[in-house]
Parts: sequence; C-alpha cells; structure tokens
Amino acid sequence: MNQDYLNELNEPQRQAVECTEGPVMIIAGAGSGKTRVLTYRIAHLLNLGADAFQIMALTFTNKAAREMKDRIALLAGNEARNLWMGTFHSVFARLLRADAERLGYPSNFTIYDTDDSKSLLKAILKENNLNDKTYKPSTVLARISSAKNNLLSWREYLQDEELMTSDQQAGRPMMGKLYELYCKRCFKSGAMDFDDLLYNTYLLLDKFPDLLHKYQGRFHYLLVDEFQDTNRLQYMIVKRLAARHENICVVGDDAQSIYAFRGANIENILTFGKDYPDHKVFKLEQNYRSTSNIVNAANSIISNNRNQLPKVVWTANEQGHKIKMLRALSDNEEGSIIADLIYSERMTHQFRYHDFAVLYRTNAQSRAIEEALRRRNLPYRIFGGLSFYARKEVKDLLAYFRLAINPHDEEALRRVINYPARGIGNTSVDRLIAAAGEAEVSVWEVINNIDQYKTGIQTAAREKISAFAAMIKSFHVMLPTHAAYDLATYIAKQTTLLHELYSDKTPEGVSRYENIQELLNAIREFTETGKTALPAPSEEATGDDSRTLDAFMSDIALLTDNETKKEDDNADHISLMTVHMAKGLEFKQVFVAGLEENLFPSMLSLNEREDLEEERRLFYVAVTRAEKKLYLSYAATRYRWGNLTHSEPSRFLEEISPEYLDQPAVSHNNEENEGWNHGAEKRQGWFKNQFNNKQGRFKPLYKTASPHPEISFDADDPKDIVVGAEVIHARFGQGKVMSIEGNHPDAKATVFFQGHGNKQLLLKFARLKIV
DNA sequence: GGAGGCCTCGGAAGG
DNA sequence: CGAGGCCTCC
Repeated sequence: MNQDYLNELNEPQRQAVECTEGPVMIIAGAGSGKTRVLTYRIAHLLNLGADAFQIMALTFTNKAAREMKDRIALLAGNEARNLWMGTFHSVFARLLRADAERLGYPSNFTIYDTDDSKSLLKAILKENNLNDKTYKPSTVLARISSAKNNLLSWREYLQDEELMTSDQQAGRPMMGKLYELYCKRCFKSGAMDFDDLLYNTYLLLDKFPDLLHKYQGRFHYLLVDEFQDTNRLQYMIVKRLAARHENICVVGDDAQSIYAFRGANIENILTFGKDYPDHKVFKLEQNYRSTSNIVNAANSIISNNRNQLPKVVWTANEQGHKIKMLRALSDNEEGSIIADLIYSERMTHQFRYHDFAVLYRTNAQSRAIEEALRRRNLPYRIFGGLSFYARKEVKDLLAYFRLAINPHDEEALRRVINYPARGIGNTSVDRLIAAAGEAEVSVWEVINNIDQYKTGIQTAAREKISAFAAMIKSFHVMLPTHAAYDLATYIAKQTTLLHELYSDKTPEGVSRYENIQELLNAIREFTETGKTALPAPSEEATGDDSRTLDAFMSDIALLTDNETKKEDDNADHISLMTVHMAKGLEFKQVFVAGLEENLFPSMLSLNEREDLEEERRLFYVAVTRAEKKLYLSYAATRYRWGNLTHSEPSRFLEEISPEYLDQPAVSHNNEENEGWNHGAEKRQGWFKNQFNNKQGRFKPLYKTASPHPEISFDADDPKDIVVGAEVIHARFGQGKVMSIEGNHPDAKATVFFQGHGNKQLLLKFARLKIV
C-alpha cells in the first residue's frame, strides 16, 4: 500500500483521516474531498492493522457504495472485499438474513419494493371498502414509513391519542388500522418492505441481547456517509451498534440536506453532539471543484438560510468566469439558448459533450431542452426514470422467481397467478384472499390445500389453481439443485412467459422480450462468474459461492438504481437530470434551467420556512455542481400541465451577490422587457388559479400567521426607483436606497435595511416596492 | 381478455 | 398536455 497517501491530503483532511478512535463528525463542504477522506480513512484503518471484517461503512446509494469500494480497493487491494460496506438497506438485509427467524420471518424473506407495498395497500383498501382517494396508497405508505422510521409500531400508533385524533381530524380515521393490516399482511407473506429492513434490524438488536452483544463486539469501526440524510431509525441502529467501541464517524454537509421531505432528520447532527459530548469535529472547507466565483456565489446563496452549521467554504482556485444569466421568453426558447451555448462553447473552447449538464427542478422541464438539443443533433442522455428491475416484464419474471423461493409472497402471487392467462380470474383471486383472511393464513396456504378451505370457487377453476400451485412447487424443489441460470430459463419457458412475449411483434413487445433476455443473460453471468453486467448482488453479499437462483435474488429488490448495462457509457453526451439526481456529481459547465418563482423554489415550498430553506439548499447543490462555468436561466412563459403560464425570476437569483454575476441577460429576440411588464399582474392570476386547484384543499397556499413571513406584494418598475427612495424588500423589509449604479435594466442599487445593513441588489431581480 | 374511451391528476426520489 | 388507472364493451 502506498505509504505516501497521507501526504495527498490537506491538513483538515489528514486530521480527519488520522483521528481513528472515538466519535468523529466530519462536516464536508461541497467539493471538499469528502469521498476521498472517507476512503482514505478506511484505507488508513486497514493500514494500521484493523480487520476489514470489523469495519462497517454505510452509504445511501448503491452507486456511492460501489464507488467507495472501488476506490478503497485501489488503495488497500483485495482486503476491501471483506468490509461490511454498502447501503443501509443492503447491509441490514444481510444481517437480517442471518437471524430474521427470531422475529418469525423466514430467512428467505422477500423484500417488497415500493410498488409491492402500494399494491398491497390498494388490495387492503379494496377489501375494507375504503376509498383510495381519501386513503391514497402513496400517502398511507408515507405515513406508515414515517411511523416506522420513528420507531413507532402499529400497536403504539393505535394507542397514541395524539396521532389518532390528528388522523380523525384529517378525515382519515382508519390510518392506524391500515398500518396494522399492512404489517400483518407483510408478515404473513414472509415479506419486509424497505422500512422493515431498518425497523426489524432495530428490533432484533433490541430484543436479543446476545445478537446486540455479538455485533457490538464485532464492529470496531462504523462510518456513515451523507449523515445529513439519515433518519432517526438509521441513526438509532448505528448508535447501538457503535455502543461498545464508540468509534463512530459520520460525514455530511448540512448545506446539502435535500431529502428532509422523505424523512431525513437533520436533527441527527445535533443529537450526535449530545450523544457523544466528547466527539471531535473536523471541517473540510477547502473546495477543489469550482472557481472562486462559483464558490462565493454559492456561499452568498446559502447565507440566506437561518438553519446552518457555521463553516466557511473557500477555494484556492482561479476566479474564473462570472455566472451568466440567461433570460428567455418561453421554455422552448430557454432550451434553444442553452443548446446554442453548448454548441458554441464546445466548438470554441474544445469541450466534450460530457462536460455539460443541464439541471432542472422537475422532470417535466426536460422536454423543451431535449427538443432543442435534438433539433441541433447534439447527443444527450436523460438520467432518471424507471430502473431496469422496475420494468413490468422484468418484475413479472422476477415474481415467478420470488414465488419459487417464498411462495407465501402474496404480491408476487397476485402478479402472476393469472399471467400469462390461465383462467384464474379476479373473482377466484378475491375468494382465495378472502378465505386466507378468514383463516388467518397466507394465500399460498389456501392455494396449496384448496380443498380444505371453503372458497366457493368452481371445480374447473380449482383445478387450474391446483395446477398453478403444483408448478410453483416444482420450481421450489429445483432451487437447491439447479444453477441459477438453468432454473431461470426453465421457469421463463415453463410458465409460457417467454413465449407470450416472443409472440408480441410490436416494437414495445420486442423491447420487452429483449429485456427478459437481458435479465436472463445477467443471471447466466452471475451463474458463471458470480458477477453480472447488470447491477447485481456481489458474491460477498450472498455469503457463499453458491450460484443458485435464491442467491441471485437475495437483494435484487434493493438494486433500484438506474444504471443498467454500460453499453453506451463511453459515448460522449450532454447530461440532463434533476438537481436531486445531480447531487454528488460535477461538470465543467452547468446550466440550471427554470429559475422561476413557483418552479424553483417550487410553489409547494413557499408556506414553511423549513421547506423554503430546503429548496435553497437544493439550489446550492445545483450551483456547486459546476467546475468552470455556471449558467442560470429562466423563462417568462412556460407550459405547465397544458396551460401557458407566466412566471417571474426566482427569488434565489437576487440572493446571489451581484459581483459574481455577468450582467447582460441573453435573449434571442431583442425585445427587452416583453413578457415581463405584466409579470406581477399575471402572477396573481397564476396564484389564484393554483389555489383553486385541488391541491389547495390539503395544503393551503397562504399561511396567515407565519413566524417569519416572506412578504408578498406587487413590485414597482425598477426604472421608478431613485436614490433616497424608501422601499420594501420581500425578505429584508423596509429600507432606503443609498445609491444606484449602472443602467437599466441592469442597474444595481445599494439599499440600507434596518437590521441587515447595506445590501447590493440588482433592481431587475430585487422586486422592490416604493413606500 | 383486450382495446379503447374517460377520468384524474400532476414534486423531488434511495433503498 | 400526457401518463396511468379504471371501466365498458365486445
């Protein structure tokens, strides 16, 4: 191992790597070498003689885990294979496979993905005659998820008066009952959903001191990546595991916390400080990624957030180009401007396509940009969308595999009991489920012994059901004796699924058939080498070198990421993705599109300070993706849900200190203010429109008594603002114009605000009102 | 069982 | 507007 590796680190990085004992928190600013520190720290531990089997390192995404593993392997070689390193879910699933039986689950339990969970909830709603509008499966699931992530069992939920009352008042009194039914049904199916993987891990450690003891003794070192994204439950588990040795190292950046909306709990950072009062903090503040203009602009944005840990991100990099503002009249023009700029930048400065990324807030925005790129024949790739394993035909075949392994898996059963069609209709299925519910057994139990249950199903259908059961059983007995690929192809043929897809000669049908072939190829590769081109369970994750189908399937449900085969990965293309997807990535040139009020920040974020601050962190993430050049664009009009809407520039734009901005706004047409003159007026119409929308019923747009109102009013024309005028600013309140420099529309004013001091504001963005 | 019409609804998204 | 779910009709 390269002994000089410590010299490759700056001072705080080196300290963070070398401080191996005791609780440590590393606050890592954007682009400050976070992954480098994590990987070097682990390599350093190994170098000092720590056993890889004693190190647990947890990440959020498969991609992050893979990257880190690869990088550690470069530093520390083969030993890296023995690390307990992976996503929270995959590491805990591995732990559960060993001991889930103590909780009453089979060791070959199924993992339900979100689709399975929603589908189960839908079935439960139907059986209980509940309206799936009132109880939207996604909403119910979110509620259940949040309960589990706060360590609240369904029993506790039902006994919690506050929760019961609030559900009652929200018109959803059955929420707790649904939680109960959902849990019981999963359990009966021998299935865990994503949250159960965490929740049951916690239970296991909580209920069985011998296990807790074993793992506490085993894991001398724990590391958590993206700590700002952990929820309470994840933190609680890690804390328990670390309790013996207390060598726990968490790495994160509060400024990049953008997942609070799905339960991430930034409070964990504070809790960590309380739980480990003697912990050491290291701050990585030097940014190696971006020009100083970009770093400073990002700082000026994030300084508008009230909730943040003190830190100063800086860079020794060159000042670089100022940030370019791009103004368009429409979403289509925005796409054209961006496409033209990419074209000319690439031609004149010898960039490659992969140096460019276009980031946006919502997926719907990709269309206009895509069209512009396509018209110019510029190669691009859109990231996001369905993962390979989420495709219908793939899930169908996987459902058969799942049934072969765990026939109690009700979601898999419902999915394929009549696909391909074998004459078992909805009525029969409903009756099977009803009988199973009555007898409190799994549906498979009923199917397998159909004559012992009063289902009311006709003899003809009963025979078909029995034939189906016999087929599944025949697969089941083949599991231990057949290689994964042999059994997989056998099942694909035997169920006639392969034939069904083959006979569909429409382009979609052909593509579905190809996907199935790709899945089978992946299984073949797994069978032969233990590895696959598709993201698949690694050999060490499966525990031994058996290449059976259940080994392949053991955590396939956890492979939700989008990367499929890297066939055209070498192709040079522009990247299009949401800001969320861009987290952790970097590009030489970044375009952030759609910087408009109600879009970025999203309209849904405007009611609560916390939501708006998360939105601002999201903007911070977007800005800090850029290495060399950053462009921020906005459009005066945009099609949203089929309606032409007018918008005004995002408040975030005026939060950037003007000194980092390049002035002239670019427009294809030279019509200076066309499209903006009536912005305020039209914006009101847009607001009203949205308020009357169904959304408004659940989450009112206006909150009357917000503790820190960000005032909303109609701005005056910038041209009317003169030195000495008293003005109102949405966030800073009332102030006085001290001086104005430059010419309209790019005039810049210095305004003194009580309590905020002098602020430099670009008048065209500041939306000032004259008192 | 499948095609086609109608209705609804729309945020970002990992495992 | 457009995707997806559901119902109806053959």
